[in-house]
Amino acid sequence: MKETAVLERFIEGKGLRHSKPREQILSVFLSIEQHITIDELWAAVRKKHPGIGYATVYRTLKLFAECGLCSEINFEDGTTRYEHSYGHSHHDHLICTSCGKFFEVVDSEIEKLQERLVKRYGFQLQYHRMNLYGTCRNCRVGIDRRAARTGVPVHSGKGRAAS
Amino acid sequence: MKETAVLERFIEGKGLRHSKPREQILSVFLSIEQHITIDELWAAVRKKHPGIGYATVYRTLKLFAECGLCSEINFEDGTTRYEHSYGHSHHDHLICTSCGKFFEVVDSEIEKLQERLVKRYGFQLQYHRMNLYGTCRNCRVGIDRRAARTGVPVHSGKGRAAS
DNA sequence: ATACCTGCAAATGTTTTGCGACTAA
DNA sequence: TTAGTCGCAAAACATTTGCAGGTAT
Repeated sequence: MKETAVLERFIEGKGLRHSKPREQILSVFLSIEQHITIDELWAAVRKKHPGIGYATVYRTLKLFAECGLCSEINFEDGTTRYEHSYGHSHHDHLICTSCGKFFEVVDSEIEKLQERLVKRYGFQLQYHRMNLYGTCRNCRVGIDRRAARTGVPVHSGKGRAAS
Repeated sequence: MKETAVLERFIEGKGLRHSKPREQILSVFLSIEQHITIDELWAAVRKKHPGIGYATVYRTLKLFAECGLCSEINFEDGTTRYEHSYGHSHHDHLICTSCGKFFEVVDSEIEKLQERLVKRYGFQLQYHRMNLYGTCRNCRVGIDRRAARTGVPVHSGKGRAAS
């Protein structure tokens, strides 16, 4: 099913109403394959549809989340971001701390071990979030070049451990 | 080294000053072995030392973070919490979505697989956060009892996957 | 016509900062 | 005496809500 159909279905099922702002916001949201903040989405929406207010984007994202089109994630820098979730199965995140690039990753072995870990504590797993922070290859090349020029090594061999 | 010594050293090294509020806040913070919000810590501090202001607790926690005594974590519910980090090695979190209890866990195999996963993308890992959400045994017993009484099953067999 | 939806502005909640008084050194 | 620190209040941000007018059904 297409995302627009998912939204329509949800709206009809709940006795809500179709509206242009909702279609427009969905269309812009889908066109941006990134994890964005409400502000960023609002800015993007306004470029095409200047009349739309912040509150509408806010409420519409909540609506999308309800019908499974997007989901909210809190990152370590405190920002709340929204990502596409319809047709996207579970994944974790690889985030470059230098350029900010995101990768969506999955490792089925890790997933299995998480289940095992949790069982040892008598838990029943509902969901999890795993964010891995590091430097991507491109950024390291840049860093190494800079280091070569200045003679100052910029990255340690180990990196720091999360507490 | 004791935590108080870590703080003293840091303060001296930076040319800052010793103060009663800092000692008092540290002492209360250390006495609470939980992941707490600024508000919660402030409330706890005020019970013993009524004069201390919110801003002081706020600034002091940032100071503690700087000298490695605590670290900030953002959870999925949007709250920012502080945990002891001095003398605590890296760990992940197991969180009961029903009673809110926290467990600190580590699985060395998962840690290894994270390294492997990241390398496949050309990344160099710096740190990570992994939070596992589920229901603890105690809560499930409660839930099952309630279900037996009402005849309505409360938890599904699988739970939901994070997006 | 009804009830939902929208944009605006204001309320709420949280994190940060400016400032005069205070205090360690 | 000097400069960092404190508590208060206000500023800065981000998130959420009330409301009057607009719109889909």
